[in-house]
Amino acid sequence: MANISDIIEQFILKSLGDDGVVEISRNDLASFFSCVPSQINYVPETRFTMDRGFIKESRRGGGGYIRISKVPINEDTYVNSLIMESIGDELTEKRANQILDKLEDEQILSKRERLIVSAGLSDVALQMPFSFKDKLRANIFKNILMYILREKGE
Amino acid sequence: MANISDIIEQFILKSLGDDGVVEISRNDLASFFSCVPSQINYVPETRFTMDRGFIKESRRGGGGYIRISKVPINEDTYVNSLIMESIGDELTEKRANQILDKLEDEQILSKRERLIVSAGLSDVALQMPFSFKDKLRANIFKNILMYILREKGE
DNA sequence: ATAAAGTTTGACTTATTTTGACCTTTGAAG
DNA sequence: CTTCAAAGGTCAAAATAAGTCAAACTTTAT
Repeated sequence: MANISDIIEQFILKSLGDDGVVEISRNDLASFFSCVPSQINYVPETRFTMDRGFIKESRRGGGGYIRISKVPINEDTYVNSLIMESIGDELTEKRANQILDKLEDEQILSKRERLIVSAGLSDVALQMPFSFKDKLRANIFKNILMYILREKGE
Repeated sequence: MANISDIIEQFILKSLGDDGVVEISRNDLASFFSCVPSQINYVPETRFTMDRGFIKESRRGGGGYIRISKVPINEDTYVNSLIMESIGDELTEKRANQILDKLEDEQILSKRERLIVSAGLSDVALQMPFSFKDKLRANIFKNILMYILREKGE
């Protein structure tokens, strides 16, 4: 413990606002902690991951930033367990649709929202080398669920 | 939001009249925001694009102006043209979001639906070899739009 | 003791905005 | 007509800011 990465992690955690969002400047943080800028990337990469309930967004150029948001993981245990465990690294189209059934059932997604997600995750949409499909589908699905979770918190 | 361009963008958006048209003077705006005149060109160029449903007209010389108007659209025709022409075979994340801006603005997608699509099309979701990303994104997006069109017809 | 895992560093890349020098169009005055 | 000032347009360089990736280093487990 007590390596720079952990310290930066703590710093970012403390900087999260009430809404669970923080915007940092890579260069500023780097000079504040006297480290190279790419160290700042390393921290979100390893600690503020999707599996831990974080969303990362960023922008380059003038006025650039790195934004990290924590999705409220306590609230919705079903969606949460989907992201954290059930979906895992791979997901077939069939299983995706089973999960979507349940999400619609539980009124977490409207009929139309479910249709949209289903269209986006379908084999037809994911035209690409076969073995990647299920991995990709899992990743896309989890990302969508993360954003839905974040939305709920607002 | 710490760059001038975003601020100018907001300013122009607020200046749009009920008819969706605004006429600005490049030099006046530039001096108002204490920036060089060509900065004023940059904003419409990058933000009031056709993908977001704006058209630009201008006139030089005495009494010159830059006019920005929001184009009224027909929903089905617009979505159709997205699928058939505008999106094409490749789509960057940035352009996808511009199109989504428009779809939300026109209430073709709700805020939440837009969020879902955006999450599904993001670079983060589409974790894969770089050159495929834009192709895949175009494909997924078009597939989603087709389902939306079809659902409307029912 | 050593292999694996995690961290630090820096060279190089890409994206976006800002600035300025130079160009073109337009309308009004002579 | 010709001229000229008032607008706006263009384009590329500079500035700003983040991303990538692999090599070097450190820590942790076996």
